[in-house]
Amino acid sequence: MRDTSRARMLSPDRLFGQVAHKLAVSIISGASRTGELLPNEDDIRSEISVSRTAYREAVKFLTGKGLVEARPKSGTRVAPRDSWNLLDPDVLAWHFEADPNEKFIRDLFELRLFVEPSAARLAAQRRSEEDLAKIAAAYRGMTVNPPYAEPTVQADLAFHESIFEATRNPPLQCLAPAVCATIQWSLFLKAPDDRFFFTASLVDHERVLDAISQRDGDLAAARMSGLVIDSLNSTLRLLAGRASENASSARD
Amino acid sequence: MRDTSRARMLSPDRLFGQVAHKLAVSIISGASRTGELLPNEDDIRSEISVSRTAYREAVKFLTGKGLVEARPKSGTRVAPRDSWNLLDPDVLAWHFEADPNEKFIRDLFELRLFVEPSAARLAAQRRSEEDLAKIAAAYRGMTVNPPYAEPTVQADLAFHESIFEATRNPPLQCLAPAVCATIQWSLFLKAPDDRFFFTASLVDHERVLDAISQRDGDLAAARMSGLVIDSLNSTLRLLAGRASENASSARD
DNA sequence: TCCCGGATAAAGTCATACGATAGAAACGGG
DNA sequence: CCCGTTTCTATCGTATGACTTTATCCGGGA
Repeated sequence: MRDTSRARMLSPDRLFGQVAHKLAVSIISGASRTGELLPNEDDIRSEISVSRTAYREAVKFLTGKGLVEARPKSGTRVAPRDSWNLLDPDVLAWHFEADPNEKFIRDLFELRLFVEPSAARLAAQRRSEEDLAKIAAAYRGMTVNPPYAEPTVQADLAFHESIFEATRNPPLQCLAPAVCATIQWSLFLKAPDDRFFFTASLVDHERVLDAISQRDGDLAAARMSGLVIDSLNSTLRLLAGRASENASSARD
Repeated sequence: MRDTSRARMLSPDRLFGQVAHKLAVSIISGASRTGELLPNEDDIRSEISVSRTAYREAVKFLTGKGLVEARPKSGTRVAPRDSWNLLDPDVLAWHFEADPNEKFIRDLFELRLFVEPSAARLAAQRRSEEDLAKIAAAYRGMTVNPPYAEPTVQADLAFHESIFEATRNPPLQCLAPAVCATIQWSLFLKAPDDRFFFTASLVDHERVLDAISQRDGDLAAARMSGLVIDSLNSTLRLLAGRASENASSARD
């Protein structure tokens, strides 16, 4: 799993970025428990042979996202989970790289269910012609490419992102990465040959597009709600399948 | 305006934190436009007489929040606004320190209106006894202290935050800082002697508490919705008053 | 027993140096 | 005069060593 968020994430080519990534995955995956993280700066330095500068910049980067707390003398610790910025695009990406946690996916879907219908309503009310064109283009991108192919996924994400853009509400738009991450994760789970769900999903999307095109806010909200619920159900089914698979393979 | 978020923000005692704060306010207030930010590292260094280390760590901190982009050799630029993490607690705090922007407040209220009723519904369904006790204690804190006094404000924030906690949905909880910031801002605007709104707000809160206590999700959502709308209307009235004040004072 | 102060360890800050490269300016050919 | 190429400089990235600040811990004294 990679490149979960479409937003430009931290540059992987910078050294501090690599260090931050490594630390973040270790933290989020639970390999580093809430408590002492880095035995001390020097140990890390030697372990991954990186200068103190780069290491410290990585720590500052993670501090900004609430993942770690560095206090003099006591050490740099993994922050308690409830101070993490779970909606930060990077943190989301790291989550999906480190921790395919079902509860987390459920929670994100719940959030989607609260937010996306409202976003669709606003989009229907406020969209410009350019907004609509963008959404329509994204929908078209979903139809002309093969199911579950990369361009299709990108088009799907663009569809939802464009709707957030059309709300003209910047704080609300900040939730788009979370929605996109959820979608990408659920698409990643799906069997690539699950054409039934795909066509159903396509219809859902078309109906939303149609409502937004008509500037019918309530309709857009209702249809978006249906879309999310369908996606949730389908994803839960897949998760259940996975769980039973794991159970049976564990039983062997 | 200070200490907008109740979450422990970046330590102001660290030097890099001061630098980050200074830069952030300058960026968010619009003093630094989207484009070249720091004429170069050395100029800043001399202007505020701080070492390059501290300065760079501040930049990394802000990079993590999407405020700036430091590209390899061309310079460190202010990122376009739509890549800012507007829901980050620090970014919110900086906003309210730098930019009393009416549109932004409206947008945040809109977000509240979408999210808080749903959160209240979940809280009603999932709350433990401890959750309820916490919410009830916060409500009590609002009643026993004088209107608009600091303890009352803190109790108000605690009320809403406890509801988010009771949802048991960590990603959703990440929106609590945004809600708290909005509340704090609207309380800050209010005339301290506006007792009419205060008692009305108190009743709104009590009704929400009651619904959560009864574990009635729909009721809790509806009542929270009413609470937010009341608060919004009251705040808009204040903003309108301010605007006309400004207009009249500008006319003089 | 409790309080206070020094030892200590870890992060914080500073100064300096070198490397790499994007972007601009200078240059030369057409 | 225009445009491609080369050079050059500004700027960020990284590394290193020294020194400062701060909080914890521990031991001594009241």
